Amino acid sequence: MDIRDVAALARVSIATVSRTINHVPTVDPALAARVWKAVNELNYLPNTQARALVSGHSRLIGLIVSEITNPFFPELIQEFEQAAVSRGYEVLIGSTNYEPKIMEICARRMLERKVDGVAVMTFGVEEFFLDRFAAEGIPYVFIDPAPSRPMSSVLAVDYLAGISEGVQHLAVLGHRNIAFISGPLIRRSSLSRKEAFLRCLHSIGLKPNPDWLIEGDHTLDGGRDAMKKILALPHWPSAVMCSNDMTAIGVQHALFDANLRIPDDFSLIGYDDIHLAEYTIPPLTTIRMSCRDLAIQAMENLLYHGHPKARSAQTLNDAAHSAAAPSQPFAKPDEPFATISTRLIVRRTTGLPHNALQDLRQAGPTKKMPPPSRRPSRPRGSIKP
Amino acid sequence: MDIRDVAALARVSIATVSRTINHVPTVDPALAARVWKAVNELNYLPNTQARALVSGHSRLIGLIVSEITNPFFPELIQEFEQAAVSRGYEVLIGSTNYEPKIMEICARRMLERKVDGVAVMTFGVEEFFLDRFAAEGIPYVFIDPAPSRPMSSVLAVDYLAGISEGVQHLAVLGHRNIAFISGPLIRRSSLSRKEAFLRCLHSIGLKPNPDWLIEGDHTLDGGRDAMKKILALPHWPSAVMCSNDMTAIGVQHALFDANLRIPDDFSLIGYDDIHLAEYTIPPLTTIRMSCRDLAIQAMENLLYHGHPKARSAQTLNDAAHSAAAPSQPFAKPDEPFATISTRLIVRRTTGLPHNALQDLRQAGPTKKMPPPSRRPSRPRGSIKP
DNA sequence: CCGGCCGACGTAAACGTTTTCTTCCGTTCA
DNA sequence: TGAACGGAAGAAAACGTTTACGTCGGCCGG
Repeated sequence: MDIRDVAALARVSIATVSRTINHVPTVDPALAARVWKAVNELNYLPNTQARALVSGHSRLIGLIVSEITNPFFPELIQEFEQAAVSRGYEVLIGSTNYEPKIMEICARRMLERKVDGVAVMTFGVEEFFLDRFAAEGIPYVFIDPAPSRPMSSVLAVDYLAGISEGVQHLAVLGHRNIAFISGPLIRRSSLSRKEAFLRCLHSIGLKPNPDWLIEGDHTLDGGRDAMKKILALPHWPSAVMCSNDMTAIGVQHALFDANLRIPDDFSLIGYDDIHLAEYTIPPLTTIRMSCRDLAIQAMENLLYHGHPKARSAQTLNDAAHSAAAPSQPFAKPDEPFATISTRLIVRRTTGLPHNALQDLRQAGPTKKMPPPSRRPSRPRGSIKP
Repeated sequence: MDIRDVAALARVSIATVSRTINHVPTVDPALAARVWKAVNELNYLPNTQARALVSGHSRLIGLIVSEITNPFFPELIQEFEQAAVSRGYEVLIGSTNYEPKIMEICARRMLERKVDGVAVMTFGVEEFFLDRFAAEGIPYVFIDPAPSRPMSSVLAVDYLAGISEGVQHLAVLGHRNIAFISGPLIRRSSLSRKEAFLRCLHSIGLKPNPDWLIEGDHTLDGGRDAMKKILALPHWPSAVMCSNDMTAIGVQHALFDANLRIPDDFSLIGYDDIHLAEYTIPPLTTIRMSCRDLAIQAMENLLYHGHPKARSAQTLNDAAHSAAAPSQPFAKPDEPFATISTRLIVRRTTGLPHNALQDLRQAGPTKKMPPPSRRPSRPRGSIKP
């Protein structure tokens, strides 16, 4: 069943059918009605391959992530899928698992399928595989601030805002000794987060202790190892900020293993606000980067870059069945590249610093607490200030 | 740059180029060499849309999952992606979020893109949207044992094996009172797991206590609520099996909230062995269903169903660059639909039952323990049998 | 009242492949 | 030696659209 059947049933030419389903405004309403009737009667769906072949646009968007099993990415993928589908696009997902060879295969897959754009959310460095996209005139966006290249653009994440909120939150609670576990510093986004942290520290008059600036690798194990390093130091910070949530969860494990409590012994802040952060024990205070903003910005960026007038294109679905109406506001054409906002989500891993708690305990009316020890036992049941 | 450029450079017809890159064996080796040389020189990639249009095969496989942010699915997606790419296919992912309306949109997307097959991994009931696939002659597979339909097949998961291992593991430890938190019983896979549990119980001479058979919903919150119900009962089981890992993690939270220890107070077994199970506190004993088996079986099933001879098709990539060679063994054509195996992964959430521990404590040489209470305090630091 | 113009619809070409059919050449057998 | 056959390469049709172009009709202005 193809466009010819529809044309025959509606007693028009195939050109008119094509124009109708593409919402060309010059079609006579009476004819259009006949066409739509035929379309619905036959349950006609246009052949996307043929469309793509002749129009030159596949309406396919590539999304390359570094590790789909890292909980941050599924949430991004979900938003991305919605952003794409609501605009009549389909998403091709590639997961590189940090391996350059797989990255190359991903790039090849995207090229073969003639994607209309690629979003590279890989926090990675293997960017040279992407030169081919520029050569083919395929736009692509980075989240990592990479050197500018033809056809590419970079999503502006406002790392500072959220981290600043976090540092100030800790400062208000009384923390002066704050550690930071970064991601791999070879990645620019990791570096950006670390620099934002240092700048915040400076801006409130605190000096960073180099011992408390650990380089992690954005994995749970990396976070655990980093925290173990900190615990091996003679002097401890009272709070730890992490470059992502998986690192923070690793820190939670390290503290659990060391029989230390959160937030009584250490305050902890993550980054990303992955779904899971809400469900750790205790729930993780963290900085949220809006996946939705990120996905929408990436999509708009790609579409705008490629075809300035193609935005808000309607699909057959939208018109015929009024399904999947874009629920998110579109960025204005004139200023399409807003920054992606971040903000602090306060949960249960931040509290008063240890020494403040000591004071409270000693001042407490009911009972005298044991002297603070490096390895306090776990008398659960609330010392609430 | 298209096939004509290659043909011109290699001084052959486009038909010969086509035959060469498709590995038609009748091509003269000398000509083939010229063609491959031209292909590499020009960095030629065939246009997938054109290929699909004329051949009728999009080399696109749909994968519909219920919730991409549920950690089980990214792991499945990863395996699926690999299984597909290594066979020269691309994956189109749709996440329904349990909403029938989105399921319908997913189905429509897949139909529009003319997928060669659909894997429905949604554990869901909205199957009637899929009739259209049968009507279009598109094969699809279920993981949920659904009533057989034309063009559809069902993946045979050996639920019994893993659950049996789990129950026996508990029995050997001395557990006689085992609860089971199921998934929504409207889903057949949930029902299968529950029935497998009951059968195992019966086979080792244990009787199920109806109070300890709770229906959950496969979410963390559902697991927490279910465990709270159990804790509200006058008599407690000594071990809990869960229908999936998220439920088990919810149970961990409930027990943490109730100040109870795992595995000292309760043993716990999950199901799925999601990535995260390894990193919960303590690491979760669980039953692994091989995502890889599942993905490979689904792919083979779809390809076999559609085109018995199409299996192990070679792609341009494979031949020209010898990339992405399938590392997994292919199922034999004669018996393509093996069952998907499950097995127990023992970690740290299973141990001797409470009363056995009591005995051990009382018999212990060093010190006398306080009498067992319903809400033991948390003296961390090792009562090791 | 007639000519030109504009707008709507249909015809046909184009998109880049695969695949069928045809052609041509070489080989083999009568 | 010639005819039939087989195999390999080229010519051309086909896939289902979009879109440039042509055509026809109607309307408006001269």
